[in-house]
Amino acid sequence: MNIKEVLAKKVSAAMVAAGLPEGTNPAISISNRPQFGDYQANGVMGAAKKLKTNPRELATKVVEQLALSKDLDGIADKIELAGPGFINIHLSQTWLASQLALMAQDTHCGVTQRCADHQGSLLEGKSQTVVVDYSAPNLAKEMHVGHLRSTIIGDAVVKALEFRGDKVIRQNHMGDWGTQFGMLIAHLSDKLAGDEVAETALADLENFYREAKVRFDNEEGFADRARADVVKLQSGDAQCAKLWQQFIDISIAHSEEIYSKLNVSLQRSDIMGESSYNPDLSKVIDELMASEIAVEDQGAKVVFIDEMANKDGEPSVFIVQKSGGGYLYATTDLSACRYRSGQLKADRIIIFTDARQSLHFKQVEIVARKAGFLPENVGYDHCPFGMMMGNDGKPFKTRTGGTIKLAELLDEAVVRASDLIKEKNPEINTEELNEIATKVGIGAVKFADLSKNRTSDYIFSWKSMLSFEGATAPYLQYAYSRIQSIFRKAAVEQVQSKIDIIEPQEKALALKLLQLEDVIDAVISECTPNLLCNYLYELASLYMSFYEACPILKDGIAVEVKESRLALCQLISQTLKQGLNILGIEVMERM
RNA sequence: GCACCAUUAGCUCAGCUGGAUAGAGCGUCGCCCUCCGGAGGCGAAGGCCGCAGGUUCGACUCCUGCAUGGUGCGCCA
Repeated sequence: MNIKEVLAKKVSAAMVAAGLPEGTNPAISISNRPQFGDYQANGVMGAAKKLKTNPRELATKVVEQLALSKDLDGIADKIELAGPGFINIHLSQTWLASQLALMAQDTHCGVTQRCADHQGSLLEGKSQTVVVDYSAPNLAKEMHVGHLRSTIIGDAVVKALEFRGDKVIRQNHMGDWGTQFGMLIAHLSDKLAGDEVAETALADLENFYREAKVRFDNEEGFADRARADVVKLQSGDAQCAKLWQQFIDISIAHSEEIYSKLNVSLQRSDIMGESSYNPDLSKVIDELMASEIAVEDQGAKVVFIDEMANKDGEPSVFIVQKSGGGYLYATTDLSACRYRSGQLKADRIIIFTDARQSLHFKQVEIVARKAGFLPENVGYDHCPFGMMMGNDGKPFKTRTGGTIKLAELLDEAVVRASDLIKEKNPEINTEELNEIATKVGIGAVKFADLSKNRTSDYIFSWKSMLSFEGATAPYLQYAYSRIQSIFRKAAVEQVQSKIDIIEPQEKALALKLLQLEDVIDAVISECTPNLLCNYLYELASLYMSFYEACPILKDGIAVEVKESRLALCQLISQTLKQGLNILGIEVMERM
């Protein structure tokens, strides 16, 4: 259920009845001040401007129509006109309570499902097939902090889409191809000849890469071998392919370890590495040449994109094949467009990479659409984000200037969380400590990142994410476990679904709980999980205020009030858990 | 040179398709532990929303110019 949509439908009807054109946006939004009601409709003012009429008079008519139609009877207590044409809507507490009761019986926290195969849920709309391309680490090296954002933002959006009922096809576009693999397999070949086992030799990928690079730069003959191996690999040499496969397998296992630590849902079957597109690349070029979208220029094959010309009319240049005949990531990404819309039947394609690739993906989209690889009705959203910076505002690096391995960063988060928990709770047993420290530490890292929307760079700070105060994962986890503690204490078997809204804190919570669908939809359409982070923080925060103001189990509380508040707690608890689950953050019964 | 992105409180960040008095957290300063878990709550101080114009009933939001920072731009991904 989406309050905003319910109101929009009713107000729209009244606007049409008042003589406004069909399809005028009612512009429903949440009121920012209690005296302006719970929601407000601001669309009349914009419409009045277009029609060059008096907004106040027009709004009066709309309000009259609303009263006449009785559309909002039972939903709103009061509808009033204010200022130049604001329509303020005060929702009925009885109606809110009835919606909460429905929510209590729903398996999806009251969020309507887009597909029909969810029993016991509200059904609505048609589900889409969405291809989501995220994480995509370079398999030549270990995952570092730069891969964190794509991985967790992508996974959160994926889970939000699935929660709403869309069909998601995950695509891990791993970097498993390219010239550096020649040097890596040449080095691996030597190691194996020296009786080493691949798993041991590749235990530390960073070291392995460094060693290979040193040999490539300094050792006589090695660079030539490496280059020869690339050619052999690309022409299908069995021996090279075997070495390459060994290397890839072990590197993938490294990534899977990280995914598991991060509670990210990517599986091996989601991998569609760059190498997968190899057989298709020459066809892509042939088609582009045949349709004259691409032309030969200075030995290379390029597309001149007039749509992206600069002020002087010079087109943007997009190289699709090198002068030596080699392919580039442009070629691969074009091929991926065709595969995803053609084979995977995507209605929408979402790609999460850092902002530096914005230009590239703009070019890919234009060329892919021109070439027919990407039909008009298929959405193509490149979702860029900024780099992770250190406390000094410069790229986040180790003291010596090296890249920070993701595995080490996550381990540190858990150690820091563990220290803090021990400090707060010295009696805790080791097993419980480990479980909580993992959930809290990883959750803190993820929430700190997910809660930021900026496409610009963001500053990574242990201090702010693991102080565990304010808008952090532990605050939300704490709110959740506090509710569980109440349930333990209350020792009730079954919480009722009837809720009476009495105190203002309860009303605020009711409204917030019923806004989940609206938030999920915004997360999906804009690919911005930070909206869900904000929502959950506000929900937890309202709960904390409620907890202080509205006693539940204390002496002297009437049974009906107690039961109503327990029911409210139940909804909050479910919503927090579900919301955090979408973000890939775990909750615990006690902490 | 050209293009893209950013600029909001001391710091880190929100701010939904233009809406009423721009919001949080941290930090600072008060108050609240005979408590249902204080990893908490309540309150205060703190802003020329980078600068200058424009569009309009109304601009942090849209347009133009400028400044600052970042990123990218024919053979890396």
